[in-house]
Amino acid sequence: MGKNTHETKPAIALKDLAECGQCTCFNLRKASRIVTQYFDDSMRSIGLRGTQFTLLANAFAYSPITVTRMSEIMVIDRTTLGRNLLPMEKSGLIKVESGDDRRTRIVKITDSGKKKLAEAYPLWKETQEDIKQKMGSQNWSTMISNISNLVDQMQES
Amino acid sequence: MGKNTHETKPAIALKDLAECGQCTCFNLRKASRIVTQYFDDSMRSIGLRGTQFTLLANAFAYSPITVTRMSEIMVIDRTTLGRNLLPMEKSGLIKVESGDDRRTRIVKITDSGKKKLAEAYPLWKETQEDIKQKMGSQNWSTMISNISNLVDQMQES
DNA sequence: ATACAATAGGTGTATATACTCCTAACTAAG
DNA sequence: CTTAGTTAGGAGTATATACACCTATTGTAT
Repeated sequence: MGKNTHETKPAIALKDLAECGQCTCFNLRKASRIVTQYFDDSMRSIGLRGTQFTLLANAFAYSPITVTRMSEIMVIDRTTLGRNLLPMEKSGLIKVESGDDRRTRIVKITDSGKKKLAEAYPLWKETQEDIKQKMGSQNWSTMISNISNLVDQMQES
Repeated sequence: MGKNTHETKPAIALKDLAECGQCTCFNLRKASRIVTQYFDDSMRSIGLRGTQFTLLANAFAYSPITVTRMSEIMVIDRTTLGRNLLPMEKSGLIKVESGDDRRTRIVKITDSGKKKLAEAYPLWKETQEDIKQKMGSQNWSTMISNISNLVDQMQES
């Protein structure tokens, strides 16, 4: 004790730091970064990003659909989705028009978008299989189901 | 065959679409979004984001360190890290100064940054445990190790 | 019919991400 | 010592993300 009684403690102990390396947020984001780059690379030749491939596939699957409904399905913020659709609308892959309920905006995939999706699919497939192979099919399946489970759990609360 | 010989095939078959819902990129990004929001919420009261907590923890762990070295450790693009450090430098949590090698920029955590980290740690810990509990400890451990494994595999190539 | 609540979406702002291209500074070959 | 190559980092640009706040429209209770 004595003189040092009022000294501030270290902000965080060394053992805590090691723990922070296991942060769920950090690890998921890190994996997202590297995997996103991998998919981006695989589709760069046709001018599509990994995120845009997903957008296009969902637009195809649910077209026509409102922005808000699509954002709920994809578990993404409504305003984020709205902004992500802009470059794809500019490049003619989708179109967005007013619905009967004039508050809504309806997303539809275009013929050009369908063509691009058909081009992109084999590239996506190859990359997806590549990652599965790298991880081992069993590990990959376990990871995907754990991740899905996590998302489901978080959405409940 | 006959008349329909030259009709274009559908862009993508229905069975392929279900497959796209398993996209590694999409699923990782979806989980990242929801988990990032969860950590962001938990630290909003002290003006820190989940990503910034990680940055601060790494700055503390490795301070002093160059931007490029830190980007390698965190598996993040050098220019991204440089930009992510700016708001934290503005708010005084870290400082960035020239090194002896005058090309380099040295990142150091400040006393204010250490204090903020100490404030943030219990909030981070609570959120981290909350997620573990939601997933089940065993599932969480498996997921983290699968994700780490994925990152390692991807970095090799 | 009107007033109020609920819903769909856009805008402003800020951060997160990475690629391309650029400059400054260090290093090594001659 | 000079020149060529390498390395560290910044700037420009574009997309991804989400929160707070706003408007327009629709639905509902009286």
